[in-house]
Amino acid sequence: MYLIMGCTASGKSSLAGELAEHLGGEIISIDSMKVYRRMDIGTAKPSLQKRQQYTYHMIDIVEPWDYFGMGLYMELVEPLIERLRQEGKPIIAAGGTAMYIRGLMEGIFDGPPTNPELRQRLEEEIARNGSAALHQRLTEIDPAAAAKIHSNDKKRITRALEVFELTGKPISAFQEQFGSGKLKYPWQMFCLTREKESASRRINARVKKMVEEGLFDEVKTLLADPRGLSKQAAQAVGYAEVIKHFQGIWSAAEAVEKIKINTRQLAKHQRTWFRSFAGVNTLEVNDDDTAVGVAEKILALTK
RNA sequence: GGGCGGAUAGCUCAGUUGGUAGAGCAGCGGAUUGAAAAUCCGCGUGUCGCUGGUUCAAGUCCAGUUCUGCCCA
Repeated sequence: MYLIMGCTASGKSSLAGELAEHLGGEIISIDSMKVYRRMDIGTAKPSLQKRQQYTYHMIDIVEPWDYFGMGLYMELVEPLIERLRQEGKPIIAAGGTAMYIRGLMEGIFDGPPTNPELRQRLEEEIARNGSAALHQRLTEIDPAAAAKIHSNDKKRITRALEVFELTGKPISAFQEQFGSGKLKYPWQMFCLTREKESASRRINARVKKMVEEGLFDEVKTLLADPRGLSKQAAQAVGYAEVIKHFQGIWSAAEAVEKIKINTRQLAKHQRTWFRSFAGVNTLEVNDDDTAVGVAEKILALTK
């Protein structure tokens, strides 16, 4: 079982393909945006050719207007992993959504899923009274969680209160997985890293290529459906900016520039996540390295 | 050639009656348990175009100079 992580545009996908080739395994995508059907160019999904060549899981599983989140991901991926293990299939899990990676490493707590009505009520309360007021309430019911969550952090305050209202138990009583150091599966874990300049160059090149391949048209087509995009899908880098362009907020050039900036910021956040993971082998990759070469290195290391 | 304005952080710009400078964005670092490509926290990175002058003290006032924008020839 291989777990491959890396920043956006670091070369994970080609590497996953090579590993699948050598091992005769199947690929599990770890990506919160590749799950949406027809969001292909902007999420850098594997090409049609690659998808005929190898078996990919966790891609194209919901409609762009659907809700998707970590809970659903875990619900779907765990039985899948069990099945592949039983079949004796090598697994290559690869992607860049760090929280999902962490979920694959250590699991998530067995708690209540998102409750849209409750969440909306809490959001309205935050809009009315400010997040500090709800943070104060959290301090009363769950001081441990409140100490860890900043009083401006709306999303985490909302989730913590949501869990308490649905279960009567504080969220901090559930959260034991992250940082436990106990791996759910016997992963061989690798993180691809590149020099920052090289990484930025690759990001700029990728964004340019996405635009040339028709990112704007892809978004236009998605928006043409009255069901549109869900909140989560509409936040994807590359989509959010183009949507703003079509709303008349940014020129096309401005939108493209913002995509580059936001992609670099995404990569930065990913780096911060990956640095915090224990037990992951770092693989320095430079511009001359090929996917085949990196795959061979990994196979040699895990013989 | 003449007139007026501008020149301060990587970018766009503030800067009071003179007291060695600060916002936004970018950047850097961090947190992260069912929205996570989300959300949030921390950090100012400077030859104030250049040269002189006035002054205890100049980004600020004065002279010159360079570049730049607009207007008039």
